[in-house]
Amino acid sequence: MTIAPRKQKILAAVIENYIACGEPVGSKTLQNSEDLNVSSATIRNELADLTLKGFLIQPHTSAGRIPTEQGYRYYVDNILEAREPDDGVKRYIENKLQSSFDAPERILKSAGEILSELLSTVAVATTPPGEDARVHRIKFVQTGRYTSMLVLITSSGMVKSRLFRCDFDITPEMLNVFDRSLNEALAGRPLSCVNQPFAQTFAASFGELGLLMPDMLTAVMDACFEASGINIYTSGTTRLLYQSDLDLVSARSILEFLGSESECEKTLGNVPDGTNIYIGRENPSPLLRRSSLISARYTIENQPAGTLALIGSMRFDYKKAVSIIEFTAKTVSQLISELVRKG
Amino acid sequence: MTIAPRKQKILAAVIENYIACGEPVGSKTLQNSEDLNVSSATIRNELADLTLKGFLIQPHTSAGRIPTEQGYRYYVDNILEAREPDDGVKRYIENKLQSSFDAPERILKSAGEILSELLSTVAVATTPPGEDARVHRIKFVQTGRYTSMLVLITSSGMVKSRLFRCDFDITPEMLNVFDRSLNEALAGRPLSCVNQPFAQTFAASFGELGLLMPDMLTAVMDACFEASGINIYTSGTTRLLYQSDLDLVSARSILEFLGSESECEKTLGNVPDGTNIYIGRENPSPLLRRSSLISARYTIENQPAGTLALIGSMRFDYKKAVSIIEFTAKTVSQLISELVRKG
DNA sequence: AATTAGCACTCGCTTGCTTAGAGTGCTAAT
DNA sequence: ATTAGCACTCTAAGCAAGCGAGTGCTAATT
Repeated sequence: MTIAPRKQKILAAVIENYIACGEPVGSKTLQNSEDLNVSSATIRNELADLTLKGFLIQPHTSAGRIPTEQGYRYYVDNILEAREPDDGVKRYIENKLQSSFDAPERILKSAGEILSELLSTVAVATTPPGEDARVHRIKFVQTGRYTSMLVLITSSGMVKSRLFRCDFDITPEMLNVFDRSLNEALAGRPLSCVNQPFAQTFAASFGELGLLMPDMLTAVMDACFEASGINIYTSGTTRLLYQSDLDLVSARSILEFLGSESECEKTLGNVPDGTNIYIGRENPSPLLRRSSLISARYTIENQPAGTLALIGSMRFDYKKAVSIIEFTAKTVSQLISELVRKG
Repeated sequence: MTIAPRKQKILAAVIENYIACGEPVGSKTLQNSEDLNVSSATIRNELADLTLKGFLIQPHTSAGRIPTEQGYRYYVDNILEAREPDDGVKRYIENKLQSSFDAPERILKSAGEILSELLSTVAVATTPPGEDARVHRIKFVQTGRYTSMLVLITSSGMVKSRLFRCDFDITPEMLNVFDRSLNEALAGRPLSCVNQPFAQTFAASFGELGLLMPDMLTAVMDACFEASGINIYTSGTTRLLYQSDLDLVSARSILEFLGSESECEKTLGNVPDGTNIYIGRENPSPLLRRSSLISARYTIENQPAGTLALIGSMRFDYKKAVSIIEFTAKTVSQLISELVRKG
């Protein structure tokens, strides 16, 4: 559906005003604040029409208009034009991100913090899913008489470590056996192969010696499982309680969403490439149906990787958010790609 | 200050009733619900006196009484008697904790979750401070062409790992040099020695070769710093928004407290041994001055170690909380001590 | 045909008032 | 020392009135 230019201008004005002030916008306010050279009566006619078409609603007869989800949607699709952030902001983002330029995880954590800070809202960053990664190498480091650390290096360059404890004295020879046999069996195999059946067959193939392995194998499975999932970094939870226009119910839902690893993973993992905005009921996750989710995928070597996201009420400063999240995602993509290229 | 037995009984009744219902308690309620064989007028006289003495207040003339901080304090000091939790609860706690019986960190994380779940409130668990720990051993694992992992093992048996990245190809020989020289210099030295000056002197003593070390040394410093601080595990943040009697301001403060590493560390690190209750303004941290903090230290080999804590409104079910947190702390102490003993 | 001035209308918010009810403190009797 | 009784205080809830913001409609104007 397209809308006549003036109507569109009025819709934009209502939405931007509402986003800025949080109060229903009336015809007089619009007449004063925008360069619409028409009378308030004309504006009222237009408003009535926009309301009829479902872009705006009136909380009650004697109130101004506020946007509906459909209104926001139109605004986001047809009116909002992406802009780059100010130079100062860009520099700020680049500097902050570069200062954690050693491991992808730290870059992502920083990215979340930056977004949360610049937009005063909750931000989430996920690591790339490692589902199709493979085992590159597994190493062991003895850390105590009964304990060792296992280091898993995946084909995508991720490193996970895990401690394990045995009932018996660990000897270097034993670790050597573990190391050699495990790498022989697993190098190049997908992480998802490293499961319970594998562990059993593997241990069984060693006969007596296999009885010493369960603790070690559990650690291997844990590490592979963790490496094949995604990590989720959340920032700015506190800000949730400072958002004036967020009712308790929405705030709780959002907190619940953030608290549920699986819900986050499902939602943020299935977001399409590029920047995306989900408004209210458009949200895939039921817990966010009263809020807005703005997501941006970052890429590694031009391949879609993980997700950055912002969560807040539907009354969101979409313009600012989109410009900042897009720029951040672009910068994250560059930095992580560079890291990966270097190996 | 001591209080006559009947008065004390009435005070206890008011507080327990208020904790249970969250509403001011009047003389008639008390007469009906407690086995006080006196008239409501008598109770009123007592209430008036308790109010005068500062243990109770009236929100307004025609309301019942609610406890003051002083009231809670008296209750907690003189009336509350510690009880063990029910057998079912005890078994639940023990089972849950034993299932994460491999690393102290996991036990503590579990402990926080258990507390938060059983008491429907926010729970925090801290690892023991490693401040007086020493470097036991440092090991290196190559993870990529330019990246390696450093594994720090402390005298207290803690293991920290850290990735680092160099600008040059890492060779096994180089790691060998790092390994030998670092361990020679640091084994047995306190973690706090591993600081900037040390790094500089150390690098300098290698001349040319020292120029290759900064990234590695930063990682070592980071790991030592992290190992010398405490880790903080928070559970049940979401529940904060479900506590009916917590106003927005307190909820925000608590979230802010939990969000501030330093504030948490300062507060929970300086808690005295055993179980402790801080009510409202008694709290060392200004952010908790409208809330209650219940802390319990756990011990390792009978030495005070880290802290378990509960945070909620002053209207807290202290009786249940104390019994559960004490039992949990005791169990945690046993399990971690056992781990440490085994090495 | 589009715009606009004007006006009656709606409805939420505030204020002021009243009432019911809970709980008190005090007094006089036990 | 306790208690019955009562007057008193104060909140919460309900209701009516007035205000004001903002509307939709109509008739006049461009």
